[in-house]
Amino acid sequence: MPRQQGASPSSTKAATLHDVARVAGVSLITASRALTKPSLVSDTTIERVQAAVQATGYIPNLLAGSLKSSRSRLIAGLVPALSVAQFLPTLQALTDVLDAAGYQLMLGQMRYDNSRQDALLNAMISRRVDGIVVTGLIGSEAVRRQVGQLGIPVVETWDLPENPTDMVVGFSHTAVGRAVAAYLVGKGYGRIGLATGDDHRAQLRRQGLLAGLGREVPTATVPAPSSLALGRRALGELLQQDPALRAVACSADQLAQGVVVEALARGLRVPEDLAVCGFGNADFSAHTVPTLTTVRVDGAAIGRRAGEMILARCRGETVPDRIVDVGFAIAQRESA
Amino acid sequence: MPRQQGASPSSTKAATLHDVARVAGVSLITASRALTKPSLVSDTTIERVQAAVQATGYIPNLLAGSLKSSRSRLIAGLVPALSVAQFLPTLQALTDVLDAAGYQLMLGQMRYDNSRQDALLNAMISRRVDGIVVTGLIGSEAVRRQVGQLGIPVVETWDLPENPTDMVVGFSHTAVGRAVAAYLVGKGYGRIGLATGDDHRAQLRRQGLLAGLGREVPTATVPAPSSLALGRRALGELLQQDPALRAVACSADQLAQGVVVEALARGLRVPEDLAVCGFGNADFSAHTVPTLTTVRVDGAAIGRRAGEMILARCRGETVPDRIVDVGFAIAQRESA
DNA sequence: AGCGTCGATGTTAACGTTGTCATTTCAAGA
DNA sequence: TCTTGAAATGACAACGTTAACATCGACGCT
Repeated sequence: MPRQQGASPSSTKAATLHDVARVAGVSLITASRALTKPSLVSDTTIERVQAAVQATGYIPNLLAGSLKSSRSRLIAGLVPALSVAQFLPTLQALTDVLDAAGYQLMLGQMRYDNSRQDALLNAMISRRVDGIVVTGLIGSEAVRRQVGQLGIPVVETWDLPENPTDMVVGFSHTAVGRAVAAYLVGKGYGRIGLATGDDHRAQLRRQGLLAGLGREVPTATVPAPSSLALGRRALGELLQQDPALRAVACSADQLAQGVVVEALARGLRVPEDLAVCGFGNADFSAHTVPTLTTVRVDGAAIGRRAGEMILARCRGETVPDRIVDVGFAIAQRESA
Repeated sequence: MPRQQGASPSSTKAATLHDVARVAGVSLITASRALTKPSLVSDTTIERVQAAVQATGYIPNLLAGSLKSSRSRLIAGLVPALSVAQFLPTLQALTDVLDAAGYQLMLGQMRYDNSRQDALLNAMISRRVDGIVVTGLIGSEAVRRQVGQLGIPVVETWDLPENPTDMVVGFSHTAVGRAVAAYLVGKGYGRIGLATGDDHRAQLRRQGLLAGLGREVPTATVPAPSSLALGRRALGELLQQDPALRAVACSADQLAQGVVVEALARGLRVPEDLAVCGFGNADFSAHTVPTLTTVRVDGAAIGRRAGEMILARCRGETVPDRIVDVGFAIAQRESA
């Protein structure tokens, strides 16, 4: 099939709604309504228009429609990186909710970089997204003002700030840190270490952990994204700081898995010699040997709620609960 | 900050290029050019326009621009699911290449479902994407015709069909299967089993493996997406089929990791009692105990090449090599 | 001096759709 | 019969931008 390359889009121009209307023998606007607001048009006309669509091979131009109606049916979704498995259930649920309402998610990567976040948000706003869902918070005050002026609904997620830009669905990371501290102390582990990522939310959990313990702890900080390899390295660093370490709290299950692997490789038993607690309840965490004790967060619920809130605002409704706390729970398994 | 909810987009309407031009004291088109084609405008005018942009808080409307210029600077990227780690390096590289050229990637999930793929492609085409990159192949003949008629460049990836829709960057999955067969046979493993996903490309690798071995093998087929848990289950099934199994080929490193975990849990040594070979060279594969022998594919190269080819065609150039084979290599480690 | 050329700017007309208001038709109620 | 209203359709004008062509000096060249 020697397909034509380059600019020339083949002989005839693409069909527009004009062509459909002409073929169907109705006016332009009636053709438009038959396709987008069928309740306003008689059944026979709808059939004629749909036949004309088939005949002409018409593909609607959403650029034109969005421009005129100033509704793009496009929602911006911003994540630090696609490779952060943490946020996948959220994205999945968000996509599902939006999809069911005929909206499309436009994904962007911020790369833990505030200037990137700004540029990305500007690009999204330039495309006139109807709403924005961002994991974490919007850093730039300028962007906050912009979305406020343009009336674009925003949901910040996976955090629980006191002053959200607009709406927020998440949970308290410092509370997670305190809960992990309480759990490990309750289990009787005295010497606790921390293997943590360097992102903002992981640091909040760290603060919570320290507050809960009431003291500093040996800490290995690794760059994003968390991985098994970084977990192994982190345990090495921690054992150098305190060879008698009895437990390690981790900012991600990937790190926890690495810590376990490294511990076993060094001949330490888990949890008898070293207890390990993760965060996020990754898909593998219940199936490793030993299974991983971790913090369970309902990422899908975050995505679902965020999508519903955005959609409600797109319909012009007022959202009563603009701050939603989905909470968390410690999933007790074998490793701690 | 009691932010205004609902429809009302605050008092004044958003600034348009008209406003910018008026404030800058130039004509509309000069303002447009100052922002998009600075080489055509004098430096002093550019400064005046940029000052006016600041003063008015202007945010360009890409819907309008794209409509008129019929170039959206939007590329569709279709993956089976976001959760398939396999394709992340490809997406990452693709995003980077497009980003550098001022293009944006619009991601869509097909969910291993051909009707979904159709609907998604139609939605993308309706938004007038300038190009399409899809992992796997375009199934629908109707969509193939559409993109052909509209002159939208398409790159199919991660496969190497004889008749691509337009362009293709990938490798031969049957060749992978044969290579794995040769490798395992060369190592002297007699009784070989297969733990595989049910997607099309995994089945191609299966065929290659069988062709290479010249016989059927015990097979455990698991549903997508592959995971550690499914790998554990698969090994259980395989050992039921052949308790004396000596090696397992897997269609993903996640499965291989699960097979290893299950084997160790059953007291089998890897690779002495059971050899395991994965596919994809995931980030963790070089760091597990034992390290995973797997098939390395340069996913980033696929994304890079795909992006470059799309961009070239967007610039109106003709791409000489429309079929690119990036090949693969077996990464020999401890598990096989 | 006259010519073409180039750089800088402007005028006009779209791109393809939908919001708004107007018109027609027909059935039901007074 | 006339009014009223709803259902169905249409005419027109946008939405905000850029392509295409036009204009107008200034400059260098023959």
